[in-house]
Amino acid sequence: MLDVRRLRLLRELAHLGTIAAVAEALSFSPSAVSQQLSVLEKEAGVPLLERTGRRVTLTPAALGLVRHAEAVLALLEQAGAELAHTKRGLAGPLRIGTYPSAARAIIPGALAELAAWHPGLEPMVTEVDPAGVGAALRAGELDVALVHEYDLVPADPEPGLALTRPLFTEPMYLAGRAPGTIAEQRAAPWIMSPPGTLCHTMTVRACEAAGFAPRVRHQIDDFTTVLALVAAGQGVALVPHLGTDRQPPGVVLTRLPMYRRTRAAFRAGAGSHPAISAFVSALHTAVPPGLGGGS
Amino acid sequence: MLDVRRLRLLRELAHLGTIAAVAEALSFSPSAVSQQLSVLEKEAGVPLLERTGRRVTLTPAALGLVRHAEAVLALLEQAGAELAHTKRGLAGPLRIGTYPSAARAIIPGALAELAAWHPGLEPMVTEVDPAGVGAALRAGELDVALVHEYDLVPADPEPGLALTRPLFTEPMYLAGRAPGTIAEQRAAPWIMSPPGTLCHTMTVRACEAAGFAPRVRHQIDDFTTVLALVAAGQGVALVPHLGTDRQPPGVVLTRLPMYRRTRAAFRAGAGSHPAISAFVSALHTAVPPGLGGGS
DNA sequence: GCTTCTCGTAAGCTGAGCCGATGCTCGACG
DNA sequence: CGTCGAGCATCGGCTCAGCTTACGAGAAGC
Repeated sequence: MLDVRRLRLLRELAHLGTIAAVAEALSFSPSAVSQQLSVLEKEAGVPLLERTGRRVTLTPAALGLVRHAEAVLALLEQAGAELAHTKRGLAGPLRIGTYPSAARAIIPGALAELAAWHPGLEPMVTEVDPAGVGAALRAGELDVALVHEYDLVPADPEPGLALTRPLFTEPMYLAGRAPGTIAEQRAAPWIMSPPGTLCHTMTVRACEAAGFAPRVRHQIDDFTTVLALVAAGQGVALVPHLGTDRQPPGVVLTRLPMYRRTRAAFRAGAGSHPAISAFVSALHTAVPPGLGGGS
Repeated sequence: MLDVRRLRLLRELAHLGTIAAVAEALSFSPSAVSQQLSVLEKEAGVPLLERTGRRVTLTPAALGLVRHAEAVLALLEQAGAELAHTKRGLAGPLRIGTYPSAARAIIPGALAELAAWHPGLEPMVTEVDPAGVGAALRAGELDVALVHEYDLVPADPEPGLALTRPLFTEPMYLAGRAPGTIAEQRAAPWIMSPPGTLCHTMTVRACEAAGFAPRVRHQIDDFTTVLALVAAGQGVALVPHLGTDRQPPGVVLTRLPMYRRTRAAFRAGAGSHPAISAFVSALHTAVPPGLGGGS
């Protein structure tokens, strides 16, 4: 019988690509991961890893095993969720991940609602980098997280995770000192998030769709700061609706036919966990008016 | 995350009913099983076992958990089977369980066929009591087993196991010193298998269906011996076709409208294991003519 | 060239988990 | 009603699976 603990390591390896990263994610030493994968390989009787350069890659047999591992882990998650249903009162910690603007706009109201429904629940919110949300959920560091996707940045479905339908949909705005379209800002300096973030990619793609490559001047993640820079004449930027709540004088917002959608993500199989479904319900009630569920 | 090792103990407990039996089946001490189940109960956070009299019974929550455990274990079995597909040559032991008459009539031909197809395979045949086949398969002591069922003895589907369609179907005969029907043997002494066996139950039910309770004289499991006793005038008996290959003089067989069906059983999820499906194919080719697959 | 990053192996240690012994409770039986 | 056996839980002690730390080998980058 294959050991699920070891299958989990293999699954993480498939996602993270390196043994060191798996060890980091699951709080082990790299050596421990390497040893356990060796044992798994032995009890599988088939080569699973092969060294290519200074990394390892998974053989086709290993990839097949990962597929099964996903299913097994989702099933175990579901069993845990069903177990939680039989407990009387919902209690214990619920670790929530979120991106900054939702943390300010949505989370407080949702937590208040949640506390009214389930006083025993102890929600713990952490601001997390959207890129690391998947790994944090799979590693068990988070139970549920708010994630977003842009029209122009297709969110590749991560195996092992599940998403709700969009909780709300925000329009995007072009922020400048005068009304205008993206195409008209070909020559303007741009303010956008640091490279590697979803927002950065989204802004670059939007400019490319308008036929030019943006000239980047400032790289700032916080939309309040971004709008202050716009007001100071430092450039133009694309901001989602939730980033516009503190709009400084002098900034003009032009609504664009682009949208950002926010969903809740959790480990596959955990969607039926009462704490998570309660939190999702609380989010629904806390969505500000005007940002309907969206498609 | 729930531990699959412990879930397996809970599953066995659901089937076997007592911690001592689980320990026996999995080669542990009862104390180890008790300890592991306690840990499982703690990490589930919900009562799973309650003592009733001097045994334990499973709570509804535990039964739900068992259902999930079945699914997880089947999935793991399937993963192992798929892994075996990627190996080049089929090799290693294949532990086969069988009831006695099939062992004599079917198994030798099937093994010869199997050896021709896969020389690396090492089949190991064990005669096992049909009542214990399920436990032996689940405990991993057997990989595949031949089991049979009678018309009058419905085989309740055991969770965690899977059955093939019937490999062959034998007619049943009334063995006596003259032709006759069951109803005509109301007053005759009967020879049947020891109580607790399927054959015993089958004979009793057949007599009850004919309107009487059989007077039991001898309790013998081996059909060759049974027929010898019939020839010696010691009574009448019901025997399946495979039990009639060595028919002593003086015995008259009357064919009855009753049948015994033989199937292969294995752990759920293992049906796609190449060694098991090869063995089932070999069985099909080794079925004696005249005993078509049947329904 | 050297540095850095990664994986694998060896050696040693710690704790999870096993066994055996003991005690308790419940049911069967005379 | 007393005795006995079956079954489960708990305690103490031990063993080994599996972790960490330390080290070495090979590949990429400067």
